[in-house]
Order: sequence, then C-alpha cells, then structure tokens
Amino acid sequence: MRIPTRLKVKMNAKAQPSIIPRSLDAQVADLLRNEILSGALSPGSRLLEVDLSDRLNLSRGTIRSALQQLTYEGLVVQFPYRGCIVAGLTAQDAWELYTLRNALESLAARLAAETMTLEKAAVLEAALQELIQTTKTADWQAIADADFALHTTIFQLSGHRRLQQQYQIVGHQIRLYIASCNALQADLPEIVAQHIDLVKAICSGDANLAEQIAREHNTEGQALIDQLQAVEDNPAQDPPRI
Amino acid sequence: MRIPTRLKVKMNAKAQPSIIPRSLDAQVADLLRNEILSGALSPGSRLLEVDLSDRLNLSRGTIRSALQQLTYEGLVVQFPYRGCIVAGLTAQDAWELYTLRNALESLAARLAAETMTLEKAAVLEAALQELIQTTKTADWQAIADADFALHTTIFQLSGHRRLQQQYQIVGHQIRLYIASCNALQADLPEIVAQHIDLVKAICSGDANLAEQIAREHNTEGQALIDQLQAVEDNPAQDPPRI
DNA sequence: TAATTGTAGATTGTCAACAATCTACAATTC
DNA sequence: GAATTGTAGATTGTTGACAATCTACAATTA
Repeated sequence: MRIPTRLKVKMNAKAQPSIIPRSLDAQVADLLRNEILSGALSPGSRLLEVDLSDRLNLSRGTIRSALQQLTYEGLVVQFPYRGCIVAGLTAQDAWELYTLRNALESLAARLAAETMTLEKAAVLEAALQELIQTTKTADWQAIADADFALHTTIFQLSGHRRLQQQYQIVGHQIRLYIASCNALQADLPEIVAQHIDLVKAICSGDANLAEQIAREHNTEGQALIDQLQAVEDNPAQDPPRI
Repeated sequence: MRIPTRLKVKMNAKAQPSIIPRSLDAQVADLLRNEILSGALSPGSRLLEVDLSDRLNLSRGTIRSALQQLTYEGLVVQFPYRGCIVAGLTAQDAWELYTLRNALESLAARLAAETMTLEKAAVLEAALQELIQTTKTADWQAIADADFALHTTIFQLSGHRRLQQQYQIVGHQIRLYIASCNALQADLPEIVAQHIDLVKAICSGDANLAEQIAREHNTEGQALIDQLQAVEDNPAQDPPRI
C-alpha cells in the first residue's frame, strides 16, 4: 500500500482563477444556487435529476452530489424516493433565520471590534458607503446585495471561519426568502441608520457596544417575520407564484 | 410528464423505529461518525473509499455520499483527488468551536427560558441530575456524554430547529477534539456548579439571566483552548497518535 | 358510489466500470 | 550528486445501467 506523507491544503489560490480545478458537482451546486437565489427557480420548484443531467450534459451522480450539497445549505429539501424541491420558508423558518443571524452577528461584531485596525476600518467603511449609495436607488436587488456584502464583510473581519461559513448559509436562506416574497419593504432610512451605528461601533473598537448594537438591531427581520406571518394567516393566494 | 401534487413531510415517525427506511449512505455516515467520536478513528486517519466499500460491502458511491455528509459536519476533511482524513483540530478550531457554541447556547438558553413550562423544567432537571450523578464517577466518556445530553436538551427546549442542528454539529466537533486529546481535565465541581446555575436560570423563566449565564460560563472551553495552544507551541511529539 | 386493490410509468437509490489525477519512485540529465 | 523528467500504481472523479420505491390512475369489489 502507498502511504502519502503529504496531505496538506494548497495555499496558493487566487493567482489564476481560471485554472483552478473545481469539481463538476461543486460547479453545478454554484449554478443551481445562483438560479435559486436570483429567483429563477422559485420555492417549491421540483429539481429532477434527469432533467438537470440532460440540461447540463452531466451524469445523474454528479447532479445528485450537487443537490446533496444544496440540501446541507438549506436551499433544497429532499424527500426520499420522491425527489428534491427548492426550499420554501415558513414564518417559523424566517424567525429561526433572523434570530440565528442575530446571534451570529453579535459575536462577529464583537470579534471584529476587538481586532480592529485602520485597514479593516477602511474596508468596512467602503462596504457601508456602497450600501448607502444603492439605497438612493429603488433597485431592491442591488440593495439586498449591498446589505449582504456589508454583513459578509463584518463576518470576514471577525477572523472566525465557522462564523463566516454559518452566516453564508443563513444569509443565503434569508435571500431566498426575500427573493421569493419580494418582501424587503422595510424602512430604508431606519435600516441605513442602524448600519451606520453598527459600523461606527465596530470601527471604534468598542467590542461591548458593537455586540450590543448588533443584538438590538433587528428591525428588518422582525418586519419580514410579521409580514410572512400575516400572509400565512390569510390564505388569500396560496401560491404567490408558480 | 407526471406531476405529483403531494410532496409533504411524513409526520408519523417514531411509531416503528425498526422499520423506518434509512438510506444506506446515511447509515454509513452514522457508523463512521460513531467511530470518529469514539476515538476508534483518530484525527488524521485516512478514509479510503475502496477500503470502506470492501469492509461494508457497499459501492463506492454510497461511501462517497456518506463522506460528503461528514465533511459538511466538519468531522472529515476532503482533498481533491487525494482523499479524506478524519479532521484534526487546531487551537484556532477549538477557539472557533467554543466561541460559536457560546453564542448559540446564549440564544438557546434565552428561548428555552422564554417558553418554560413545568414539563420542560422536569426534563431539564432530569438531564442535570444525570450529569451530577456521572460526575461522581471517573468515567470521562460518560461525563462527556451527560454534558452533551444536557446541552442538547437545552437546545431542544428552545424550539429552534436550526439552532439544534448547529449545536449538534459544533458539539460533535468539540467531542472529536476531546476524544482525540483525552483532555477534559477541567475543574469538575466548578463545571457542575455552572450547569446548576444555568438550569436554575432557565427553569425560572428569566430569559435575560439565562442568556447572561450561558454567555459567561465558558471555563471548560477556555481551559481546553489554553491546553491545546500550549501543546501546539511545544512541538514535543508532533503526531500524538498514528 | 365509495373504498380498496392492482398496474404502469416515473423517479430516486445503488452499483460496477471507465477516466482523470495524484504520489512515489526510478531513470535521466546537468 | 542534485535537480529534472518519466513511469507505474493507487486513488478519486464521473458515468451509465440496474434495482427499489413512489405516484397516479384504472380496475375491482362491497
């Protein structure tokens, strides 16, 4: 038997992004994730392995692997022997997502503040300015992107890989919900003001304050949950789309 | 084309546990997870698909699926075209795990306290008594099990599915570390006292207090991180096992 | 007619073989 | 002798086919 002594991670990525070998199933997962988050595949849509393998000219095994990955990420739900559908979120799910994000972000804000430097502050400020710019437009998709980017930046600055990873997953599910309901009708000026406060606190290096602000700022989430709860209680149009 | 109208979750589980159909890959994942957490497979061990498929008389595809699941859970690390190994945790990992668990548990404690009932309190009390009993022995495995069971109970009482799921994953990784290092040499009476405080706060329904106690009680984690850091800084025996 | 049973088609679960890639070691070159 | 190159074996990545299971609808029965 051959026993390799080296089994280490390659650290030299990013140099030639076009030559990075990425397994086919990972690429399929990326593709489907984009289609789901952009709304091209709406919640409840069936994901047939044969259809996908025909469309992408890949075998069913590769598709299956991608669907399994997306199931872990909470964007797809699997039913044994019956197939996969794009996840649809209930009020309970929305509540879980926003409370979980809140807890994660409190920790991220604290850690980012504790390790704040001038460079980090500049990066964070840039993300904030980007969000402020987009809010002056009515492009909700762009606003959601900028919002997600700002939060992602905070998690990156925390230096906590698992925290980043978790936020990525939770954030994707939140975007899935927003995309599916065309919600996000929250109070923009209020949201912007809260983000400014949060960034300011993190950049100041006051970990306690940053954590506290991150924990208390959750208006978008609450607004969305309330709206979703109202829709569920009122069975007017059962399938919003499809 | 056939379009099924029903695609809903079966709610009637638990009735006949022995007849519940569980896919082979899930069973393999369970098996390997147990072997990893029990220490039978130590960190760094190679997981060869052919070996496993020979041992379990299953195809490589089924094994691959199980390994993908364990990779998502953080118990296994995959290297493209080179295979899988049981994850080994660094000081950074331990720090991430304990800080993340702390954040998750703060939320769980708050939610459990907010929805406390007499029945829930009884369940929680029982788990606490079980832990207290085991600490009177020197069976570290049993103590770790009881500790994990108590925390799991708190998360179950939170009524937050994603929180439960996340804790499961984080908890498994923590147990992997403990098993691999035979650590857990923390101050038992102190730990017991902290758990008693936490349970008492949750059962009292004081959400703020429960959250605060959960956030501040982290001595086991800090002790383990310090120990691991010391081991890493002192490159005495590079491979502890194998 | 309502409920049950049986059958066909569709779809996923599993498998075994082929292709691509990696590691280690030997052969070659300077 | 050190560095480079080539080769063989081992291992994973991918594929297409077969088996197991589910859904829907038709046939049967009370």
